[in-house]
Amino acid sequence: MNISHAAKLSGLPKKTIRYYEDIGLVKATARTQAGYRDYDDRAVSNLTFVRRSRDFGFSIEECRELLALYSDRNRSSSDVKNLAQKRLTQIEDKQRELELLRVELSSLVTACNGDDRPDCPILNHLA
Amino acid sequence: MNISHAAKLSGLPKKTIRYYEDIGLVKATARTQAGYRDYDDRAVSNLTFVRRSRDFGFSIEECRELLALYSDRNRSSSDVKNLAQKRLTQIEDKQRELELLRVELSSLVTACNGDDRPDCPILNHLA
DNA sequence: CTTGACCCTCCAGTGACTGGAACCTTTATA
DNA sequence: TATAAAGGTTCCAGTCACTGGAGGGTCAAG
Repeated sequence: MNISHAAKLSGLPKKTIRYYEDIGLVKATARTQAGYRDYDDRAVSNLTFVRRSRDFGFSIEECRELLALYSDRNRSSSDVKNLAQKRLTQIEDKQRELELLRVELSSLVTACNGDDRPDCPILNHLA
Repeated sequence: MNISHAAKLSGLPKKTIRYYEDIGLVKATARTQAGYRDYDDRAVSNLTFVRRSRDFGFSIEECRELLALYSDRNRSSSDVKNLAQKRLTQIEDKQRELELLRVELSSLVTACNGDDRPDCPILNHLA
């Protein structure tokens, strides 16, 4: 299976797949005689795993750890749960931060007339 | 006023202030005989304005536009409002995205035993 | 046999800083 | 007055996670 096919199946851009190989996040595939990368189902499933993990917002380093756990038959689920819990806490922190921003910005937007005159509570607030 | 003082007053790191000058976001200050940057109140207030705008999540390019409007006596408040509304929409989009993620991840975290056995719904979901 | 669609590597750029080296100036102290 | 600490300067490199493009090789169809 060539890289385009693997890209389609995993949902990752070709460039990204090569990049992940470069940085050693996924291990290098076999090559055809012409030097083309050749993917099997296992490789594709690892790529898909990484894509999903990235979609959840795990960093590349965290994906590395998750992949290691994924392929470790003697893992403890607590290690996975810890990583996930850490990410969940990050998400919640970000949500709180965004909500504060949203409330403040939305009240400024509401207060601004948005006409052709220069008076502007938004600028006043930033100044 | 030297850069350390300006940094303290504006709430920006010194490095960042130099960087903003480098990219032309704020204009270069006067220099002392020794070549040290020399800030006045006006310069500090522009730096503070940029910091606040960045805190709201406006990009550097948006800060550039906001600064231009800030110092334009003939501005229309509608231009400012448009920028702020755009940013507000971004924030709301991000909030929705994070909420989807949170719900999914939190249900996975709850479902995972987090013990020393390998069974893990989180990994199953990523696979 | 040529065309177009693949594939490859390698280098550079993104955004918004941040760290560090190498060097100069000012200020406080012995 | 000598010196050391604490400031300032520039410039280059690194961060994160890709992404774009140049320049070149390979392969299947018409």
